[in-house]
Amino acid sequence: MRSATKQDDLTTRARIRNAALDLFPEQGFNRSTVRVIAEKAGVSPGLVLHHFGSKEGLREACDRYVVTRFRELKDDSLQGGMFDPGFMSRSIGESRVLMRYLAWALTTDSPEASTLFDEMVAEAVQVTQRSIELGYIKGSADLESRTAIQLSMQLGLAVLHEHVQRVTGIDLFDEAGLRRAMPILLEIFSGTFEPDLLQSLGETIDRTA
Amino acid sequence: MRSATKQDDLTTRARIRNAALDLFPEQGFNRSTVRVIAEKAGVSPGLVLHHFGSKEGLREACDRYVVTRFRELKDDSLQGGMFDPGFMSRSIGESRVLMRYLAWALTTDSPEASTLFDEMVAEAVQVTQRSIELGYIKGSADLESRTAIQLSMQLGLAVLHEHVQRVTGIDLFDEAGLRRAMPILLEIFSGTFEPDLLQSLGETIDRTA
DNA sequence: GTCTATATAATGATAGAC
DNA sequence: GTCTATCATTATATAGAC
Repeated sequence: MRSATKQDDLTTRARIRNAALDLFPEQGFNRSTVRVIAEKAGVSPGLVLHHFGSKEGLREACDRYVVTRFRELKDDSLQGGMFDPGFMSRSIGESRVLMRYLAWALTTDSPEASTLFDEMVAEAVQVTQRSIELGYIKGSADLESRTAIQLSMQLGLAVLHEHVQRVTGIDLFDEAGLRRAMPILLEIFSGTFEPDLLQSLGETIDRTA
Repeated sequence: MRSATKQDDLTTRARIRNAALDLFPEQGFNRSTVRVIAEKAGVSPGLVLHHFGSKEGLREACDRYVVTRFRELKDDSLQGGMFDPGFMSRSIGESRVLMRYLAWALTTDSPEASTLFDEMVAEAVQVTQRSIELGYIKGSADLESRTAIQLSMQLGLAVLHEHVQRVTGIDLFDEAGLRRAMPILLEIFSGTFEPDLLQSLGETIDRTA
């Protein structure tokens, strides 16, 4: 488990990347100008381009870094990988920056982020399959889609975390916030519909179909 | 029910706004230059600024329009408003543009969109409260948060709709796609956890807390 | 209301010294 | 590796004619 590294110990290249990792999700790509990134990293604008070739190159480096780091975290995981309950809190343990960046990258055209998304879905399907066999999770007529949608919902929650925090006070990228959210998520995925509603909704869908 | 209006019947101002409504979510704010918007609307760049003062003014006009339109759709609704099952399909009936724009706006700093989000949560809480009394929905220790999170998950799904479509083939902003998604969402919100897992997860949370 | 032409500002990127 | 100075491009916004 790598602990929070001091900025002073990092190479200049890493400091620049970390500055971008912070700024892109916070300000968006265009408002995070090379000058602003350079200032945050404590270097000159020219050096940013020197290290990454172009601003787009910097962005790709950030994408690759975050995606790679997520894969490493998955491999470190003793349990089921990205889908096991402790994964999110561990990645938050390293840094909320990682999760926030991924959430942001998923809302932009990022091939790296999209590939990671696909991997997460594929892995989640496997884990779910196994869990079904073990009698932990209910089966489905369309397990692939259900899993993909369920995972998208969780990641979507991360994408909208600012709104969630504003309304509920829960900071999903924070360990304390995640602890508050856990039982609520558990409640939701345990089912919030009573049998009566299920029947009438099922009929509505049949009528509409 | 207002049906799809022909572009030719609209005022120039409305045509410009519609062009932006399309472009902002598709290309992002910065790549949607005034020139591109003007071209799509079939007018000169100067006229865009003449009508909306600035590009930022155009963006605010779009936000206001979408948010207002959503409120109108809610008022038209005979049932529980934005949270009733038919609402989404009806708003898609008018135009997928509306939903796509809202999803995008929620990922940018939009006061209008944030306010709408808050309203949707407040309304959902009310509807859920009523549904609990009617025995349709299960109660909660923290109903506000649970409802906010559940709504965020649904909206988050809209935000990540491109990924959902890539992986499952389901286009959530399309009537046919929504019909495919409905039973899956029903399945999810009915609960996908078996009692065995619930117990062990509950213990895990207790241990972590 | 609508267009064309232009001013102005900011940004990504380059060149060259150290 | 790092900085300063500068270029070239592009975008928003304005001015004024029609």
